[in-house]
Amino acid sequence: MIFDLLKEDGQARLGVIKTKHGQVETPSYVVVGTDGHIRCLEPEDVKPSGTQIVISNTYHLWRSLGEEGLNAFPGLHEFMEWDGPIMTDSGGFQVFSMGYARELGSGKIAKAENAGKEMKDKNLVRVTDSGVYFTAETGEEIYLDAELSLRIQEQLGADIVLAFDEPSSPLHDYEYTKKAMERTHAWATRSLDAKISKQFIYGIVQGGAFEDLRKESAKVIGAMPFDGFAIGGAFGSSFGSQKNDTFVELEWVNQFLPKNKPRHLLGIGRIDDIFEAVERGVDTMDCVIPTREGRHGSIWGSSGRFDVVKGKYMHDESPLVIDCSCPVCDEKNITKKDIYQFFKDRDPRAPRYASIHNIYFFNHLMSQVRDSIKFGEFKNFKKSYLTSLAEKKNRVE
RNA sequence: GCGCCGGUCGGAUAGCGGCUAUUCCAGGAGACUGUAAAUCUCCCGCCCAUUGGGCAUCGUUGGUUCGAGUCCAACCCGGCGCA
Repeated sequence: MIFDLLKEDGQARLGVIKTKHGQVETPSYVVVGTDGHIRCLEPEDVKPSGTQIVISNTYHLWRSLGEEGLNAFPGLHEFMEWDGPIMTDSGGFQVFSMGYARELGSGKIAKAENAGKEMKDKNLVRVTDSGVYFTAETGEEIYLDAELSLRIQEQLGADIVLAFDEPSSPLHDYEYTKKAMERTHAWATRSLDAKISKQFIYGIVQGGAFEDLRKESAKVIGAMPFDGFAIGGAFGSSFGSQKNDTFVELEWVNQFLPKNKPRHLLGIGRIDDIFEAVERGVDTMDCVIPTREGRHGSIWGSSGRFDVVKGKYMHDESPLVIDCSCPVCDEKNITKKDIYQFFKDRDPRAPRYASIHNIYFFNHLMSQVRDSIKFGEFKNFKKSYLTSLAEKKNRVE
């Protein structure tokens, strides 16, 4: 079995995912390394950042390596110089991010201001029942489907692979969301049939913000012989529902997923999200927030985030976050002033250090979450952490 | 003293007769959730305002012109050269 469930605290779960490349203590944050590396980090930065597991992307590696590159590919572990657990996304998210997300200018989490928004950019994706046509940078149309995604993922050699899926947008109506879900279900079966490796494979639950669809999807996917399950967006809908509904959706879904298998929440991961997801039985979650926002100059801490590139930090000689034990704050003694200057100088240490700090922060938060579950204190820990977060925020403003 | 350059929003720049004075940096406010993002959006002379409007402004003062940052003159600064 891939998963040991060690303890439950309410719905929150403490566990271990066991792979050929080591164990992942859960709940855990999965760090995103799309192109086979975590952006702006050196291989030696990964372990000190507290990372247990990384997720890379089939679509991006497929495009950058090409057929020949894939045939000669040494495997992600060697490629990344990372011998810990790795998972690969199937390319399903690009069906959304290069498709309706671009066209509608909307993320996967519904926001009121996006309701009724006009077309913003070109949709580069054409979805059919059999698979998906992407318009690549070169202008050529390229085809990806469940079987090819799986074959590529086998060549990439991650420990955990994902079935190819079609995430729908919060702006989609019931009919389209149902259609996308049904395709996802069909592609899940095809993915299982196509797999010949011994990699673990997760099926993906869709269904948007619609309760019956989410439940149906969880039942259908949950009954398939996957090693674990992932929950994909859209979260919320354009019809007045908001981010909080993300978590209702998790409740609808998780009750139908097998208890003895891991559950991954795809692409969600701010502080409050972590608590809400873990509370509802999520074991792992990945998110670009620590790396992307780090690169963009935002630093995360237990009082939320701040933009270290603002002029007020120009002469600030305090650490990024007080009492932080990350390699940047604690070992290198990097101050706000230093990072500010690195960003202004376009010194590569700026995004690198900011990313390391942020990754460490989220990984460390997860370890605190695990400790709280271990002692049956999850709810108290959640409450005190979020209360203190809100207070610190207010004090700053 | 003579000659030659040059003075444009915090800094650097573009503009060389035509109406909204450009761009970059710095500064300010936001955004970012399975990465087509080390990116993107807005503001950055002053005053009101809800869209929008009013008033300034290219060293100074005059002049030429329907119209001047742009042309002319004088002056003031700065640099270089010659005395």
